[in-house]
Amino acid sequence: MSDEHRDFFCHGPFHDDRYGSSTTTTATAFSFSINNSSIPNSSSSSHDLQGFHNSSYLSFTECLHGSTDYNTLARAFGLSPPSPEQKVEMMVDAGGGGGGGDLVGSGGGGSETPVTPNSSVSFSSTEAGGDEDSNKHKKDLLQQKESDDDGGESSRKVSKSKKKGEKKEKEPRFAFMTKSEVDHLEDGYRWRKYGQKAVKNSPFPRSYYRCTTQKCTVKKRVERSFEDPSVVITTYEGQHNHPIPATLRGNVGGMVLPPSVMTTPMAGTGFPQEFIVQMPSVYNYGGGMNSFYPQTSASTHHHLTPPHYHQQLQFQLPDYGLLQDMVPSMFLKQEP
DNA sequence: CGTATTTGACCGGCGC
DNA sequence: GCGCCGGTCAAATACG
Repeated sequence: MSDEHRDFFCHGPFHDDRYGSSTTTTATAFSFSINNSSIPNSSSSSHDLQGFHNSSYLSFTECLHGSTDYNTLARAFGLSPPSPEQKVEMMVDAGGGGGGGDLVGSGGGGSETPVTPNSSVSFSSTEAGGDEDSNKHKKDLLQQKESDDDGGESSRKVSKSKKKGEKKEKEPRFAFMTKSEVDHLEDGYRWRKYGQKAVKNSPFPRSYYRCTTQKCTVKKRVERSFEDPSVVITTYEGQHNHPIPATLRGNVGGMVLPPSVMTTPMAGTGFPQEFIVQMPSVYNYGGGMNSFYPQTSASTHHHLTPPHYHQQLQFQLPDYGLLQDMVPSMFLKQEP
């Protein structure tokens, strides 16, 4: 547990007209929890959040992109104060070893998505670190077709053996939840589906996509929350090392990308949508594999967090000291 | 015909 | 050691 397990989840307002009204996301909740401790929305000292007062804009793309920037993102949040009207739930997983690194909440048991009736988006990220994921990712890296151990049975065998000692660093992951009828949301990049698996405890399958751009190893998983079928959980893994496909530039699926997206130096997982981060409220992220949910019915019943509902961010940062340090201000844009 | 998706098999890690 | 599980591969198939 010493491991830092930080999942970054946040809900923000997104809107994707591409699908007509099928996909709309609105910011709803924001919670930040590290490790498994979180704090319910109590109303007391929000010392940590003191700085949060102004709403800030955050380009989704930028967020996503931030390769490892989810850290940054976090800081951004720490620095800027979301408004009580909306909540963003976020979890940052720095690759802490222990916990279930997967985003999980998704299907998990008590994952209740604090989404607004309209829609919401939340994201979380995982930093490469050595968490449980690392082993799996290792596989990725190592994945090569070696037919050495084929046994002659078939060349089709997937041999992923490579160097064992070598541990693959985990790719940063960034996940977010979107209320949408469409599973695979357009984000400006081209993806090729390479697999689909049934998700335990969930009637909905999880789809695996890979960026079609050569040399780009970014992958993403898309699954629907079984708790709330209207919510789609997308997890990006890795960072794009190329810009958004030209054909889509400036106009992804009929949507005009914000300048921030277009000019972002880092080509990240790029997501055209922009969302506004406002009031951060703390939700309880049970640390467990499937536990991250707003801990209050309030969130379920109210789309907006009441003002008095001021929350305090309370978390334990094993490694990273303050949340503020995690998100660079570059992610923030002051609202006009 | 080229490209994208589907889908069952396979691999490696992990827990028991 | 075995079985479960998440993730990936790749042949087959669908699609434009």
